Amino acid sequence: MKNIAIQIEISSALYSKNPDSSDLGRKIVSQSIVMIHEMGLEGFTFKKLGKEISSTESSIYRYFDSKHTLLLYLTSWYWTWIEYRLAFATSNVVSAAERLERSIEILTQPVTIDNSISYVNEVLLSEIIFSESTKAYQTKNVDEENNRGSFKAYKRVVKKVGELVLELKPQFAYPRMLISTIIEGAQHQKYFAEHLPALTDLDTEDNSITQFYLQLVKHFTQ
Amino acid sequence: MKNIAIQIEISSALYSKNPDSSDLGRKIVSQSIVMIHEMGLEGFTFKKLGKEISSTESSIYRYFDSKHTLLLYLTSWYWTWIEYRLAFATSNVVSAAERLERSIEILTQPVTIDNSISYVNEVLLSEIIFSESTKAYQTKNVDEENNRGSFKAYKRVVKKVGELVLELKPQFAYPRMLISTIIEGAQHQKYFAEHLPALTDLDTEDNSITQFYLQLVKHFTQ
DNA sequence: GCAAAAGTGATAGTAATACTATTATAGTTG
DNA sequence: CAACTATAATAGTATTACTATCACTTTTGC
Repeated sequence: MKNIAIQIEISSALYSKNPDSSDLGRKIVSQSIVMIHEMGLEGFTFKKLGKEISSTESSIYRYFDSKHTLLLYLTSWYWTWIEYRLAFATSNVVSAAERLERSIEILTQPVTIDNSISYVNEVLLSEIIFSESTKAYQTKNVDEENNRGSFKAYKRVVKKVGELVLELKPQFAYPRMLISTIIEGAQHQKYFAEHLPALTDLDTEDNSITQFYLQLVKHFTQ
Repeated sequence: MKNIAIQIEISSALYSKNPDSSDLGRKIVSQSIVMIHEMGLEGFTFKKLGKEISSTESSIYRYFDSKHTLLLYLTSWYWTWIEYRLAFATSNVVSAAERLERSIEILTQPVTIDNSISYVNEVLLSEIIFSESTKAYQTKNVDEENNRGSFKAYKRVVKKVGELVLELKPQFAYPRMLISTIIEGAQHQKYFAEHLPALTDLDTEDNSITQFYLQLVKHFTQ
């Protein structure tokens, strides 16, 4: 994907004041990614962030009314961006099987090169998503947040790739279950490979995860 | 599974004082399951638990040195218990394919009937595991806790069922990745069905999840 | 049968967190 | 230039996840 100026728009349900509309807002997003990546979501606080960007807790709260909302914003940003990458990677590809294959590759690999010209470091963001994103929806207020539309971007991605599966297997009963299993699975396997290798089958960081899920999807679509 | 007196033994790394050794200890375990199920791990505190069992925070801390250790204890209990169930469900079954099938069923379904004569309500515990267990290992101190042996029971389950896969497909490269994908996948899909149905393909609570993962495992072993 | 030890309860205290509230000030806009 | 907006500075609150101390009771070991 080249450096194309993409405008990622995030639903206003996910912020109090649009962080994309000011310098401080962009700094908050940008530096929070760096810090969450570094210290994990638990270790990260608005106080520490304020210090790092020479601002204050109270100023940050004007953009996001909680740490959790910020995480929802970041995940939403990620999935919206993935949507663009999927569209880009599959455009002009005639074979449905190949479009699906390319999509699975995108969904199962963390980003390694930051092509972005924006204030969002996509490499770090993708690593955050891989290791922290279940915390975005495994929470007391899922239902409320779901009603507010917080998970729309993720849902769109699952829906779209699920439709690709249906192109190949129109009668298949579980297209979205298949895709969300693959997405969540790839994220877990990567985490396991790093921390609990007995739960997976890789020592090193090769692309076995992607291979495995490509194989999986082929079993269901052939 | 009948009411067979099974003695579940948990590694002493997971408690300060063995909760199975006293009335208070058993009450802590028993009531914490009820309360975590009811209010979620976040809402649950030792203070509230103390009140409920007419004891105190400080007494509970003598058994578990943190809320997180208690969760590790409960997950370990669960997987040790699943180990017994797997052994029981597959004993005297000649066909490896059938043993695998029965194992997948056990791994993908929350328990619905509490046959236990002990102080652990297995229905509630299994629901806790399904909705909160990623929190047991997605934490800052995974590596440290892993070294202490906190995840051994889970690892044993993945290993054993992975070996069943290898019986059917000796050359298969990813047996443990397959099994942990199925376990984590089933837990997520159940959560999605309840809270984020757009990410899955079920409206009601049928056994589609198990069907899907049985199908998946067959694709890989046939 | 009694002293020592172990288990439990009661109470207090602490540092950190996730906020909320208030006010002052600087910069921008109509 | 007055009004408004954005930000910073500071203080304060309720809750959490513990730790520490001490008194009381029960168990046990001889």
